[in-house]
Amino acid sequence: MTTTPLRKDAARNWERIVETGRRYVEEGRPLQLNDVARAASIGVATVYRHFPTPEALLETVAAPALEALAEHAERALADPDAWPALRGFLAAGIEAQLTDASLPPVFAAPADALTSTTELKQRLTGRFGRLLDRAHAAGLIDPGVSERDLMSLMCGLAYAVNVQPGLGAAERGATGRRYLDLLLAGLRRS
Amino acid sequence: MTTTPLRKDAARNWERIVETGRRYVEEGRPLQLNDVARAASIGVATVYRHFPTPEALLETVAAPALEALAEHAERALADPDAWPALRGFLAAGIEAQLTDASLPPVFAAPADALTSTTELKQRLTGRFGRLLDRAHAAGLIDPGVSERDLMSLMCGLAYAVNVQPGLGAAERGATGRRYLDLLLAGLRRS
DNA sequence: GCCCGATCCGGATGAGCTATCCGTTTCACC
DNA sequence: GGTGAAACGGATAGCTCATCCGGATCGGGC
Repeated sequence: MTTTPLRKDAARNWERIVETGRRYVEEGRPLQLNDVARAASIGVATVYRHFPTPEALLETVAAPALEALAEHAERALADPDAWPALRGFLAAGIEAQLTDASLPPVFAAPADALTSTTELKQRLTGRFGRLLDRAHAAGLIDPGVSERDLMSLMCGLAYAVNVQPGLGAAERGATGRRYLDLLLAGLRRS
Repeated sequence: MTTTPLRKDAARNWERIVETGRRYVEEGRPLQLNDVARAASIGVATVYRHFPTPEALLETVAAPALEALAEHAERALADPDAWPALRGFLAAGIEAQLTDASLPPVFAAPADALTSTTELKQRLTGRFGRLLDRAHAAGLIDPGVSERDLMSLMCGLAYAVNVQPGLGAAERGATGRRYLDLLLAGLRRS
């Protein structure tokens, strides 16, 4: 199961497709593969070969942001102070969802299109779990709140911001942080 | 602008379409009008005549639940105790969203397909606003939290529950109430 | 530098879905 | 029971999705 490296032209096309896909996501356009193919001046079949479904392309677009979040979690684990570490990570999680429109659907999807996405998610949730465990161990947080709860709630808070139309980027960020603080005030112990 | 009462056959078909639409929503099937028409044994054109878009049908399906919520808000306003009244209404709002799958998309939609939906929503938010004002006036709640915030957060909490796959109806309800209590703990003052 | 097999490309195309048009039927009123 | 208005519904045109296969491109071997 060793993946053969892509041929040069294939790699170039792959890049262009992902780039175009990212632009589509940023502009809020639906990721229709035929459409993306035309915009990227690439044959439809080539797009479908690289990305069998829109979800596959979406997850590829989302991957860097997921990776960044996982690295943020890694850094947070190095912070000896459990509470700011957890809070900072959660804030980054919301911020990322508000900045990168590819993230919310990837988090919400019941199944992943790419195994690499599943692995990334597992890495992320694993680190997040340890981050939360530290807070639990220090008695900083409601013991009834699980990793799954917080993960879902983060998606929910981002959704609550996204539901509101006509908010500028700055307002969105501020609102997201505010909602997080409200929730954390309810979760915090001691 | 007085609406002529529907002819008998038209009323019967309208009913059957809405009924079928409700079944579709309950079963989680996408509201495709052609599909609904076939399932209801009614001509496609008839369905499109009554409901120009899937959103129109969806809002019609959601209307009773919206109405029920608005009435709940009315009753809550009669309760002299501001905090339980507000909390009870919010709990009902989440419960309703978890029970009736037509509600979340209707709440999230940036624009309504039916003017009746807009009116219903206004009635609902008006009453909710008064409910919240009472809590503010009594100093029971974070003064920085607006009606819009709470409304969005309710959608967000319901979303957080819906994101989790494989939860039974009872667990869904319990989780929703738990999330609401967590948030309210962060919002409450005094 | 050239050749050859493997890999990849991409347009044409059929299958499926959406929404409208218009000839036919049903209804309500007289 | 007759008549005009209102409603019905199937056929169909326009559009999107995803695949197939003939042709082009790449890269290692000579």
